[in-house]
Amino acid sequence: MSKDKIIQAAIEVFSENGYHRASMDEIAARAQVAKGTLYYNFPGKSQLFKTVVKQGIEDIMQRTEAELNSPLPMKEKIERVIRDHLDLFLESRHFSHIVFNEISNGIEQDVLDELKELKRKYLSFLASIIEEGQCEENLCRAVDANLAAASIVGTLESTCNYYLNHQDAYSRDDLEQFAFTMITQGLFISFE
Amino acid sequence: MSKDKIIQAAIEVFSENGYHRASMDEIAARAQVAKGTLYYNFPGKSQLFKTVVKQGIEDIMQRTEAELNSPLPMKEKIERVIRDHLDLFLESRHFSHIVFNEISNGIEQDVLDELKELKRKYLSFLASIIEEGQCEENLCRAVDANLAAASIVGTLESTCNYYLNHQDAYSRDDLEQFAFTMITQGLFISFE
Amino acid sequence: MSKDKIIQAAIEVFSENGYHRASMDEIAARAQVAKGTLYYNFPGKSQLFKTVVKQGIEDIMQRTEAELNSPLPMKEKIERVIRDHLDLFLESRHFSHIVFNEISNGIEQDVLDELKELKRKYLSFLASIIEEGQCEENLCRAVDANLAAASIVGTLESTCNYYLNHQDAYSRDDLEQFAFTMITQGLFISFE
Amino acid sequence: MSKDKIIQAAIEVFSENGYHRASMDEIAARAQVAKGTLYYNFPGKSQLFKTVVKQGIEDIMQRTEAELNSPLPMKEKIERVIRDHLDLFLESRHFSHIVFNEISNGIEQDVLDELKELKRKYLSFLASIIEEGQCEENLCRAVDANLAAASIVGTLESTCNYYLNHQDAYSRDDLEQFAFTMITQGLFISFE
DNA sequence: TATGAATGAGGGTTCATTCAT
DNA sequence: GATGAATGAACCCTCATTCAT
Repeated sequence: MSKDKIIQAAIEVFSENGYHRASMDEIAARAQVAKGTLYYNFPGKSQLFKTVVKQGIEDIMQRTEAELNSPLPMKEKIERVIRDHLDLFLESRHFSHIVFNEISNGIEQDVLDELKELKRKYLSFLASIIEEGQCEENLCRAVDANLAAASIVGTLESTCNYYLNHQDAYSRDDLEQFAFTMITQGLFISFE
Repeated sequence: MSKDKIIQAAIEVFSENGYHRASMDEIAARAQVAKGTLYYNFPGKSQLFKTVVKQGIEDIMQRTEAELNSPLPMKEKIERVIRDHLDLFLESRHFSHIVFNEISNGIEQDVLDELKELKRKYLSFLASIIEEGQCEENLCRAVDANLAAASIVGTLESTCNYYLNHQDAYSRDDLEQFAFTMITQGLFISFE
Repeated sequence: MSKDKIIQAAIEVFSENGYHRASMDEIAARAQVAKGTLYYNFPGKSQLFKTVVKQGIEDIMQRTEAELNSPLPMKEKIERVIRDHLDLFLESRHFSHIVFNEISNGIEQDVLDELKELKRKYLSFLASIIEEGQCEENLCRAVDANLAAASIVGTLESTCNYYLNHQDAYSRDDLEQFAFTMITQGLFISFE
Repeated sequence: MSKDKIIQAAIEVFSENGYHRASMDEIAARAQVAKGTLYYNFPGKSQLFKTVVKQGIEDIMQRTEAELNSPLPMKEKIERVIRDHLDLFLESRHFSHIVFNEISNGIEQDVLDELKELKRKYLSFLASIIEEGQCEENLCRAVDANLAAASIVGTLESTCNYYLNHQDAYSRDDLEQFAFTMITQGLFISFE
């Protein structure tokens, strides 16, 4: 079906180029459909973008949720969340970018609002995991869970980015261990 | 002088829109000069962008360096580095974004290389502070200092971003304390 | 169809203005299509130019070739070649100019190379007629046929040009006779 | 003096690029004067162009005239005229182009008229030499002398052009001999 | 359901020219 | 006499969108 081909192509093209630099022409070409077909299936570029982002966020949420339903100790759960995100970020270099950072000037306000809402929902989802760790097991520090979620995503994104530019210096495993340490224990050795 | 007006305008426009969405027309209008004046002073858009980024990075490096020359305990130094970065990031909403995350497709390769070099130099600068904390005072954990620098910047950027979208829920001071805690102690209460 | 309209308009505009002075805007206006349509049909200005030149050269080659297939004495054939070229040059004032003399600085090298190749092919075609006259009938002097071809084209072009600026002083027939005499017998009455 | 430096630079730049493609910036740079100085010395681009063309034409006329005052047989005089022109055309590749063929759309009408007048004067000068050969020595055929002049210039220009693109195949001497033969005797061996 | 030719607003860039110094 | 910063019109080109088929 055309719609699916288009979405797949759109994920690729948006991920590689970012919103503004991605062109409907290239999406159509990559999806092997005519340009008109894009507009037959989606009202416009920004709506297509929204669909892509939505799908991406739902994917990672589902992926992560599946892991969390298994009866694991909290510490391990968070390890997995980090691993899942590294997978996603490394796999589709710019996707996290788009989702979390795309400068949005030039997208219609209503689409923009929906995107913000999606992002909010996603951070809430992460925050709820953290809250679980705060309540249930007294594992996590009593910081604001939403800020913590944002901070984790930021850390993961920027370290992935650094890693991708210096793949000779680190292994994927180094990255994962570093991220886990940094996120859970912070920079300081002790702190009274 | 035109050149300064242009740089100021460029900082604004690039910060608000990102590279690709920023237009030379708007920069000229904001700087209250004719479009041709941009090209009299800079060879083109990408070079103007480079100048802006360079200046931004040099600014924050200088600002931070000044603080670090004072004889403060390491812990306080890092507190100040965080505060300086929050200042910068909050002040110019998307500047950090541009510097650290701008999707670069479509910028000439040579300019791109210079930008990467600038970024690398900046992260090295931050890393050197961390290394100092590792060696001199045995304060910092023995993680890779460059990755740690990247991770700090990522944390600050994404929490700032979150804060700017939820200013009703937090004070600037909340943000600062959160960032310091998260960066230095991490998410977990204890970890033996 | 748009493509044909564009080519016709391009012939006119390039002929009247030369490559650098011709503007895509004017071609679009003359073709009564939107500017974007030019770029839908051709990759850019230089490619459009190439198409125009190619078509022009192929036209004159075909036109001439048709004449030469008829079983005429060589002398008459050359008369016809001259007449055909005068037709072309007088009809589309600057076309020959463009083809044979366009200063090419600023056209992409690959297009330029194709144009040179076209020109070379055309001169070879003329040269082959001359060679026929040298061999078969011992009519033509044993000069280098390619130079001779170039020289004929130059003579025709510059006399046409002169004629067009002094139409009151000569008839088309005067021009034709003059060209034939000059090309075939030269300036001197006798030469021992 | 600035004026002279400018004219020399202008000759170079116009010769290399043609009128429309030549830029005042480059002329100024080549003359090592500021851009404003061009406008201090000349009213504008087209006037500067006119000056250059004028000087070029006067140069070649003087150069040729000097040769013709010596008491040579007519045949030799014409040989020299050809040689002088080849020198000029080969030396300054596009100068003849500019003078004899520059498509002039976009130059102010009054300058254009002056240029045409210059060209006319020059062709008359050549024509007068031919006329001398017709009358005095009964050497030249009784063709229209102005057309003959135009035709000679056209031949020389286009053969020079061909030669410059195929320098491996011919020597300068080949070119000179060819031009002399073609111009004076034409293509045909005999013609009764 | 799908197409692709056509559009036109807007983007980056060039350059002859002006003018205060 | 000479400068060079500043201008703005005009250039080539891109691309999201429309619409007849």
